[in-house]
Amino acid sequence: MPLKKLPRVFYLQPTLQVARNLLGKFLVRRLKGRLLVGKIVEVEAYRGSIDPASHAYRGKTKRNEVMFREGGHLYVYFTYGMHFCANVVTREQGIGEAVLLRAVEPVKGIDLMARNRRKGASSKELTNGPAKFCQAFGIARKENGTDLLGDAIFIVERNKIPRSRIGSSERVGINSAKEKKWRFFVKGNDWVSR
DNA sequence: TAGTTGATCGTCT
DNA sequence: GACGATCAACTAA
Repeated sequence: MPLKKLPRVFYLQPTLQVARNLLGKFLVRRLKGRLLVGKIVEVEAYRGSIDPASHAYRGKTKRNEVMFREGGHLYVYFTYGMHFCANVVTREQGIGEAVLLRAVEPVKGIDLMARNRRKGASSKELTNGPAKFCQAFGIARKENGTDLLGDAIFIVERNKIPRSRIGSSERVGINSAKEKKWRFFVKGNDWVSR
């Protein structure tokens, strides 16, 4: 299996393109000397200044500072008092856009994911939601700001998912900007949420 | 199976 | 002081 890290320029593309192109890629997490690998099957795009639903809509704050970094960083935020969600920052420095990773299909290190989630290894509940997958991959506040070109967390090249197999819909849990169909997922994949 | 609710806290107003 | 880019457990039917 080739393990070619996505180059910086991948993340500098327009956000909607990065979102679609991330589908099918492998997310790799080095944890406790082990390797966790998941295939990205569901994402949502958040586009800073033109997107009322985005954390970055009202400009840069202490919380969303990472979203304004150069593409290829990881923005992890805490919500609802108990959950973490991970975003891939896109575009060049100074632009607050990102792609939320919503679901992955476990590929490697499934036993460790199951232990992190305290679920059976065959459970679909392992990684089929943004907070679930973060827990499975051991991603929390410490991982906020991680450079995806480093060794702790990165994404490797895979064949592109054909456009015909990509579905799109409204984003989940959003009230404003509902008309924007910026959620993308692999059609028919069991690990896609909802 | 659909609908409701509790947990729980950082961030912004 | 209010409110989430949520989830899971619970209820009713």
